[in-house]
Amino acid sequence: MKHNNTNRYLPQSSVCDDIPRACNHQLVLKEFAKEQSLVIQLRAIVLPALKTEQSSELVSQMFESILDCSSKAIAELQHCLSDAPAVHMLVDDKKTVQRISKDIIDSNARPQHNHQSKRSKRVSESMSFETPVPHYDGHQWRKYGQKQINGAKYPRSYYRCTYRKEQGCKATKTVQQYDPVVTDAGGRDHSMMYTAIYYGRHTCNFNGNDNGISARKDNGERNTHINHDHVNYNNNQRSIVSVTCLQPDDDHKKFLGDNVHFDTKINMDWQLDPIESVQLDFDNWNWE
DNA sequence: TTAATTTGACCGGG
DNA sequence: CCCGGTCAAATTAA
Repeated sequence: MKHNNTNRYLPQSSVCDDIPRACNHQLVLKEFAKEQSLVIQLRAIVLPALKTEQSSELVSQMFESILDCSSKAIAELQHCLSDAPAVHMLVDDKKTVQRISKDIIDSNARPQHNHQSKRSKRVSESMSFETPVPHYDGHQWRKYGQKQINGAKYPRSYYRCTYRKEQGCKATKTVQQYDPVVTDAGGRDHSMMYTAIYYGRHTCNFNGNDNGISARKDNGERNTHINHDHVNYNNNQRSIVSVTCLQPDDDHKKFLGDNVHFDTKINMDWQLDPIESVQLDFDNWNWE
């Protein structure tokens, strides 16, 4: 399976302690990038929680202005540094969860089966992601198996939708850890990466669930869930706040862009680097 | 007590 | 027969 290396975390700020040195422009760029990422995440938390149209409009504009300021500063810095390689800004949360493959096999090309085989996954209805947080994808899953796979270092886990029994939702997914290639210039180990493969579209209606992850509607208009949980990443226990917008209105779309779903995970300990993710865009996925 | 996970058995396709 | 997906009893967590 192909792994896309554009999947990056913000590098930790490693300050060089040698006393006399010139301004570390790369560090400045990195810190700006980190700031932008944090602002974007903060925006994703704050805007859906605002009550009125007017206040969200105002706050949205303020966020835009803040991001615009740092973008201009970054652009100016990069202009001054002709040899500075482009810094990948995390201006787009989508970059943190990479869709790495999409298997589409024309269903007309395959032989007809009147009874669908219980033991063969429908490759035609799958999508695959790389992510450090495979369990935070906006849906609830029930593990039903684990298997050591030939030649793989880590076992593969099998999940089905929690609401399969009650609602007949057929969605399943598999999660498998892999060792990512470490290409970070700082030699930092971005371990704990997973490949998550999703099979089948969710047909469940997952309002009102409350097991493990708390979900709520903040009001009638904004169908927004705020989830709190923890994740262990590189041996650091981190608090995760996950915001999921199910039916974004125009205001949401304004700051979400075309991706109508989002899921930004922020680290509540600001001394540590944030983890971001994105709500998988199940509804807009072309399953056929 | 209920719900979720673990784990070896089981199953069927290749 | 091997492989990987699923089942379900036992175990653990809530």
